[in-house]
Amino acid sequence: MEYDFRSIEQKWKSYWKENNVYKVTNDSSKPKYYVLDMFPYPSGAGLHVGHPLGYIASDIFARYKRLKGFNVLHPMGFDAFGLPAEQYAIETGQHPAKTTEQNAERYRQQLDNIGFCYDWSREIKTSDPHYYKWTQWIFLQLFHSWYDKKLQKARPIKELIALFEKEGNSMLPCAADATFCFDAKAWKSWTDQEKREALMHYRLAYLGYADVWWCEDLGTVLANDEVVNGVSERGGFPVERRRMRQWFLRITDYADRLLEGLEGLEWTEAMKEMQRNWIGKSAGAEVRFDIQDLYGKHITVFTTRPDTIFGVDFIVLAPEHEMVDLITTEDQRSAVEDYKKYVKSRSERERMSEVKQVTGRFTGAYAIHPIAHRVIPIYISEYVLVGYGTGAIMAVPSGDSRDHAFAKHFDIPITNIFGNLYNGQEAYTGKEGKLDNSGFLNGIEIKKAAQVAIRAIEDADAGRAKINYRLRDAGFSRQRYWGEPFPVVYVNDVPYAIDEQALPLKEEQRELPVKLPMVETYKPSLTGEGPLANIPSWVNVPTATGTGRRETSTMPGYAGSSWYFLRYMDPHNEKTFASRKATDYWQEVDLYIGGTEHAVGHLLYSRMWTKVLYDLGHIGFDEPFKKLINQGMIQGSSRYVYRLRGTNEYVSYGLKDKMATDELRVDVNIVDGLELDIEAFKKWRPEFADADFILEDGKYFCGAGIEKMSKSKYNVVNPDDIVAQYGADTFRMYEMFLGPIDVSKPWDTKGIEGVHRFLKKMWRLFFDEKGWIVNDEAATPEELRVLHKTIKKIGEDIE
RNA sequence: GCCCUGGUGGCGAAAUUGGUAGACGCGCAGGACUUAAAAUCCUGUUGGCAGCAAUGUCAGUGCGGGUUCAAGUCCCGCCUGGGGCACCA
Repeated sequence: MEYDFRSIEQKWKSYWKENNVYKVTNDSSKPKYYVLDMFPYPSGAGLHVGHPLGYIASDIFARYKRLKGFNVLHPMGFDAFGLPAEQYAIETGQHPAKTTEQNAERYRQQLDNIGFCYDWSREIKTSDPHYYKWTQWIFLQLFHSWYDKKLQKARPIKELIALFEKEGNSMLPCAADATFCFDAKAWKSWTDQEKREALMHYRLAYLGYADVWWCEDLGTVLANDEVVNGVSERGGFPVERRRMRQWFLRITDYADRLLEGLEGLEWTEAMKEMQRNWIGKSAGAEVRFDIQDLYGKHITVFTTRPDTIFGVDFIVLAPEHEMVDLITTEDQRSAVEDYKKYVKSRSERERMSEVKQVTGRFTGAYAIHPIAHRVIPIYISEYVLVGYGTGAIMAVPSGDSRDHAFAKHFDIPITNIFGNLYNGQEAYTGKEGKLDNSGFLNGIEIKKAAQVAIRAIEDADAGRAKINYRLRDAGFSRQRYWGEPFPVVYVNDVPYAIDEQALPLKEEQRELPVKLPMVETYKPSLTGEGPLANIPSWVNVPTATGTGRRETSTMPGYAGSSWYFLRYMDPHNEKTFASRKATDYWQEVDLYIGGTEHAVGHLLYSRMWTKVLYDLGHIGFDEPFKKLINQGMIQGSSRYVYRLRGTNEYVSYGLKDKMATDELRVDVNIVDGLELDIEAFKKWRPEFADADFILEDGKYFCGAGIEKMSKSKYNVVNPDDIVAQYGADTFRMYEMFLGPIDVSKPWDTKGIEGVHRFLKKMWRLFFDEKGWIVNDEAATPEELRVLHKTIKKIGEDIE
């Protein structure tokens, strides 16, 4: 009897389906285990052999845990909102909902074909109104919350209002603007609108302003990576920075907890490090420098090296810094204006590619050193960034290489505070040794001097210790169609959440979800708003006091994926995003498998949302993913043919170096190993139909190279083909066999034969030519010993 | 530049807390079965030296040192592949 994997696999797949074998209940006396894959974005191209790698690993683990007596939650769904579907819609006019549906269906078939044990009764799609209803609901929770820095947790905005009524914001300084202060009396005197504006500075989801790339010709807002060399990637039109009102999530408030939370997680060090870098915590000090001849005006800088305070020889501001216009002297004004224009004309890319070049201008103004009381010049330069720290630095040329280069370029005298350690040629950036020429810091170890310096700065009332983060608040608005609409209505330009009683709305209008309407065109509106702005009947909402206007942007791709792991726990609940009972039972994801590309996007936002929901008492855990494994990429192995230049004649790999040839990629599916199937090649594309060949030993050999698997490189291997030829078990086993789960490796169909043979041998243990050969004879002790050793080994390996 | 990772046969790779390096597979070589081929099965496969042979022996996990009875594994310094961040003050 042959190993007939087709009928075996077919039999069990049908059995699983008919009997709902993998349906999981939330009521079980067994211990729980939650194994999750990063859900895919269902693109039109379908799955290739690289996608299932992580799914196979998680599937094996889920099955293993189930056999070990755990109640295992192992669901799958689709991250269905997103730009590609919208772009496809613009090109073809097909509604994204329809193409997304079709693609998801195709994915589902391909996944089933590989024999995964997902509980499909829990399937979710982020574009489903039953799902995004709760994405919108979570947005409302964010909108109605603020972050209490003292308690280090999110609290309802009502409690903040109560505090404001009692004591103003004196104890709760505003994160965005420290000068924004008011007392209880002022608060009470304000109009509702003024109060709402003040609260906007505290909400976890808030409306702010951001510079975005605006392209007049395309009539749309572009993402950073859609702008190349100062023009739009598509069409090459000019772009400009435009200030737009956008929603943000106040993720910066969670910076410390996001950082500390990493400690307890079983993630790879690389992954944790990426998040740490992204959060970018650095400890140092803010120091105030008074400006000469401008009484009461000062510049605040941030430094991580307060110990080098005596080495400050000048101040540098970002060209966009708000003080620049004020302090620039008349004879420097035109030079400064020219420089600002020059900086504005340069794209991010240009700035990055010319890192070594020193540029800048003297403002003509001077600052007074708060400790040494020296007078030092103030410059502007693009190497200081507005977005980081205070947008101003104290330059210490003897201790910082960029400051050093700047000082040399502008002939600014350099104060040496490191004695022999500084050689006059290159800044001393080390931290070994003692300070010199530094007043009361003289002779103190560099490493210990920071504390002393900060105390002195505080005593002089010139600044304070300060922790700075690189992390920015997360932009949460997209001027697009295919995403979750915001549950927000503006009345006289004041934003209200639709569940607020202050918004005079009919009760039925308050209900979630705010459904995404059908549109005629997916193109953005002329004003730079999203396509939704083109639908007056949807945008305009009657209220008791006049006409309200809906928010016309939609939420970004990461909105739906920031909490989907919770919905799987209770996917059909219409009353809440997931019952407390369900989330208490399943808790956090025990094992999460997915690619590294989400290191700082999805994984950081999910962590924040989880913490917010935890703070507000909706769930009982504050980290979403306990253990994370990153599967590597399976690369494609491309095949090349070599065409004699200017002809339709193809020369085999071993002979190509003797002639002038052009390299062409050829579909890997018509190449066996390296040998080209010439007949299939001729049929592949019409232009090859009458191709001629120069052969080696009667065969045509292709060249090979490893690159990313992609349709355009003709190196895509479809799992369906492999399953059809060898069976799902062989395919699954081979993917696991290719190498360690977490590194990238090329797909090579050759080796699959070995795995297939192994399975055949395995089959032979139980069947011979006549059929089933297993009998009821008792096993010998020796046989039992081998069996149990094997079971033990398999268990340990899987863990 | 900074941070994180890895470097083991011809190839993909194993090797638990420091304890027989190279499991398993690919490829290759030889053999069995066959008129022949495919499929299947068996044997060999890190290198040097010795031996007709079974085998013995020395060397060997990127390079150079070190700790240890014992190092692929731990420590120090270099070389190098991959990934991430990057005028971040």
